[in-house]
Formats: sequence, C-alpha cells, structure tokens
Amino acid sequence: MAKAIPLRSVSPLKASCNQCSLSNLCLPLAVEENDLDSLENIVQQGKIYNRGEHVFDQSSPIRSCFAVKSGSIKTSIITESGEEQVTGFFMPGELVGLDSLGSDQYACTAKALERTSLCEFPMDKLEELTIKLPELQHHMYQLMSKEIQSSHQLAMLLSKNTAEERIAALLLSLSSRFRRRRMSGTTFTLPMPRNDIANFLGLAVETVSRVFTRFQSQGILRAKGREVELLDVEALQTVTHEVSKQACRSSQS
Amino acid sequence: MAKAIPLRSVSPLKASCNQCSLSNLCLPLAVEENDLDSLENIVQQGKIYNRGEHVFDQSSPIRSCFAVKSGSIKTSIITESGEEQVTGFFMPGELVGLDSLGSDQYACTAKALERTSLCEFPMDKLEELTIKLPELQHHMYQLMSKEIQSSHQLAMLLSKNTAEERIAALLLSLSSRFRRRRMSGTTFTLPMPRNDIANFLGLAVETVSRVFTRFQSQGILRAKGREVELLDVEALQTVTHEVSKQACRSSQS
DNA sequence: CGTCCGCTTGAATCGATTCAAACTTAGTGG
DNA sequence: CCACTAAGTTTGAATCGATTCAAGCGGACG
Repeated sequence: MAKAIPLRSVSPLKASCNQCSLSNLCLPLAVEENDLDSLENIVQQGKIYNRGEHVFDQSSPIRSCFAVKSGSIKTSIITESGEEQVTGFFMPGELVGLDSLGSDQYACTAKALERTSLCEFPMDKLEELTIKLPELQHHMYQLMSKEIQSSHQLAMLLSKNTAEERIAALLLSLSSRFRRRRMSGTTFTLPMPRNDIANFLGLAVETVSRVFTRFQSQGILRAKGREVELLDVEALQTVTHEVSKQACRSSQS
Repeated sequence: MAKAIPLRSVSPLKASCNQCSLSNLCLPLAVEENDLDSLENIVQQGKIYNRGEHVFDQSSPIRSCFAVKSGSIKTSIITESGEEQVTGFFMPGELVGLDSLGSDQYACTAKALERTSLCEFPMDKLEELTIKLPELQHHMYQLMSKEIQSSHQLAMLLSKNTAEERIAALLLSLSSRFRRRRMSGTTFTLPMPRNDIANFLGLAVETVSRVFTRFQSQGILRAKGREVELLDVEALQTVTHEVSKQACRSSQS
C-alpha cells in the first residue's frame, strides 16, 4: 500500500535484527553491537508459515534452526507406533530446533500453530559463527542447557503432579512468557488447541477440559475456547506449589 | 604395590586420555590425535567418589562437568517442596553436567551410586577449548542435543506408557549401554536401587517390584536384588513397542 | 442447512498408588 | 561369629485419579 520504497526484490531480504522488536529476547541479545551484521548475514528473516504448515519434519536432513518472530510453533516427536508426543511450544523470541543442533537429522517435527513468521538460521553457518563469537557460543550453550532443564521440569511434572498441577504450571509458564513480551500475563489467547495441551501434559483431552471448568468454578480463571483470563494468579501458584504440602500428605487441602 | 614407578607426586596427575579404555566413548573421540593434549591439559582425571557422595549440588556455583570413568552417577532435581526427581543415570564414558553448561549454577545434583571414578573438566576451560577445536564444539552441541532428545524420550515414556513399558525401556537402555562397553547386555548388575528406578520412571517402588516379579513369572528375566539376567530380550522389545498395537486398544494381550 | 471439528460433560472402568506388613540383605557391635 | 538393627525389597488389599467410552453441544465453513 502507498508507494513502496524501492527495494531490489532480487536481493535476499537483508535482515535488520537490531530493528526487530525481539532483539532483546532472541539471538541478537548475545552479540555485540558491531558483530550484529555477521549474524544478520546468515539469517533469512521473516518467512511466513500458515497454520498447520510443517517447518521441518522429524528424520529429515537438518538445515536450520528457527527463531519465532510472530505466531507460535509446536514441536513433537512421533514413535514408530505413530503416537505423537508434543515436546514444546515456542513463542516469539524463542529458538526452535536446538534439540537437533549437531545432528544430521531433525529430532522432532515443528508445525505452525497459527500464521507464523520465522527467522531461519542455517545450522552450519550458525555453528561456524559461534566459533568466531564466543559470547554467541556461550549463549547457545546456555539456551541448550535451559532446554534440557525445562525438559527435566516437564518430566518432573509428568511423573509427580496431578492434572490440576500440570495445567496450572502450563498456564503460569505461558503467562510469564507473554509478560516477557510486554503483553498481558492475565488475559491472552492460547495458541494451541486442548488436544495439544493434553498431549503435552500427558493427559486426556477430557481431563484438560474438566480441569478448566473446575478452575472456572473456583473462580481461578475464565475461559471461553482459547481465550483465557487468569483471575487469581496466586491461587494458580498455590496449586503448583501445593505439591510441597501434599508431599507431606498429612492433612487435607 | 610392588615398586612404584617414580611419579612426581607433586605434579597434578597428568591425564593420558588416549590410554583410557573409554577414549572411544568419551570426549577424546571428538578430537584429533594431535589436539589430544590440549584436552588432557584441562582435565583432572580419575578422582574417586564413594557411594552416596555428592559430586555437585543443585544451585551451587558451577565449576566443572564430569566424565564417568568407572562406577555410576545419578542426577536429580529437587523442588522447593523437597521432592526429588531423578533425571538421569550416567555410566562410564558418559558426560555429567551438560544441563548446566553455560549457566552459573548447577541445575541438578549429582551423586555417586557406587564407588565411582570421574574425570573433571572445568567448564570455563572446556568452553574456551571448544572455540579452538571446532570438532569438539560440534561434539558438545551433539551431546547436548542428544541430552535434550533423551529427556524428551523420557517425557514420552512418562506420559504415554505403562509401568511395564517404562521398565522394559529402562532395562533395554541399560543393556545397550553395557554392550557399548563390550560387557554383557544380558547379565548385569543394576547400579541403582529400586527406589531410584521408581523415581526416575515416575512410579511407586512397589510397582517396580511388582513388574519385576511379573517379568520373572513370564520368563522374560531373572532378578535377584540388583543382579539381572535378561532371558528374552525380544519379549522386552515387544513390550516397549507394544505401545503401537495397544494404541489401537482393540483386543487384549 | 448440514457436516465436521473442537470442546464439554457424565458414568463406568482400570492401572497404579497408598497403606500395611512380612521378608531379605547388609552392616554394626557385642 | 552371631545377634540385632536399618535399609531395601516384596506382597497383599483397598482406594483413587485419570482414562475410556459415549453422547451432547457450539461454532466454522462449504
């Protein structure tokens, strides 16, 4: 619209990471101002994926990892038996594909949950670059170890916590991730269907639904479809931490 | 014993990774012959830990990661509530502490399950070294992404599989790790008590015990305490893959 | 307008847990 | 060297949370 600024449409769109609103969340946060263009040189910015579109597929040869610019991504692994396990949800500023860094094949499948814009970093170029930029290397190590940790947290959640605790934990996680982006941490739209929540948390869809209604009747939240409003964040936190007291399992809630 | 070779006991024992029987499993496998001494220069080799001794503790400042030389290690995370979740078992040739690489604090606690010998790699030195040795960097990325993947596998196991399937999977994992070290994959000693198995797999101890006896009565294995003999590996594999067919959940076993 | 898909709700079932208790093994001290 | 305790393991019976199966509901879309 309006007269377009004359871009040479042939040139691969040169990214300007420092103008990106997510530069304080994404990879740029780890590199010096004057090294930024070496990062911009390898990134292909802002490619659009439609809802349901696959970004990459498990077992296909590895090419890149991706930063979410807008929208959201879910990753999942598929067993030989064809069962799916959702392994993560990725929101703007987060990096998808770290579980495949250093491998030849993607370890999971990544799929757009909605219309999503991604920045693509070719793995080989990125790996090279981390040799030249030690802070970037350090940051990558950090991101990967965080990924391991959060996966361990998930395992913990799955093995020790009730349905209510798992869902409370997920809601709080989403909330804090929205807040990080200066968005409301209490009123937001779930990017994923109940089905994916259930799968991720190791529950049946019906159970997720039941817990949502239970939370509503307790006045903890209001939910209509994917629209969620957290009315009592403290109560949610209590639910997740309740584990402690329940661990003692002496009296009752 | 016998007349000792005259070592200068003052010198920090200089490691010789290339003489180590695990050099084809451990970090040395990733570095060129002639770069090996740069790795040896930063490692402190063969420190001994007694059963139950802590190698490092969650939230304490990070120092090193460790390669298991002999014995075995368990890692676990502790919630504010004091609940423990075992996150992994580490056997000779495996690297402990990757979930903390790039952090300031250890993300978990590591404890020796038996008398164990470890090689210590200071994190900062290791990180520096990976800048100089790209293959080593690549290998670290690979190890970390494998760690993420196996943690996702665990999550999958916890959320989708029955007690029998989880235990079968663990036994097969241990079996293949013994085999990798040229040891029997069918007759071995579990390094961990039932308790840790249960915690790791998200089960009650009693359930673990029951499954072991069930497997025995089915002739799949023989177990006396920690001594295990797998009699029918194929049956175990069937149990784990059975998920597929059971997913259909039509007829019965 | 009717179909499909995602979400919700109810009732019955089941696997695993909890509680309780016996048993085995290993380690300690008399 | 054996008794004795502590820790780890096994077994049984009752209970419970979540699942499964079944059905109804609402909105989206051709």
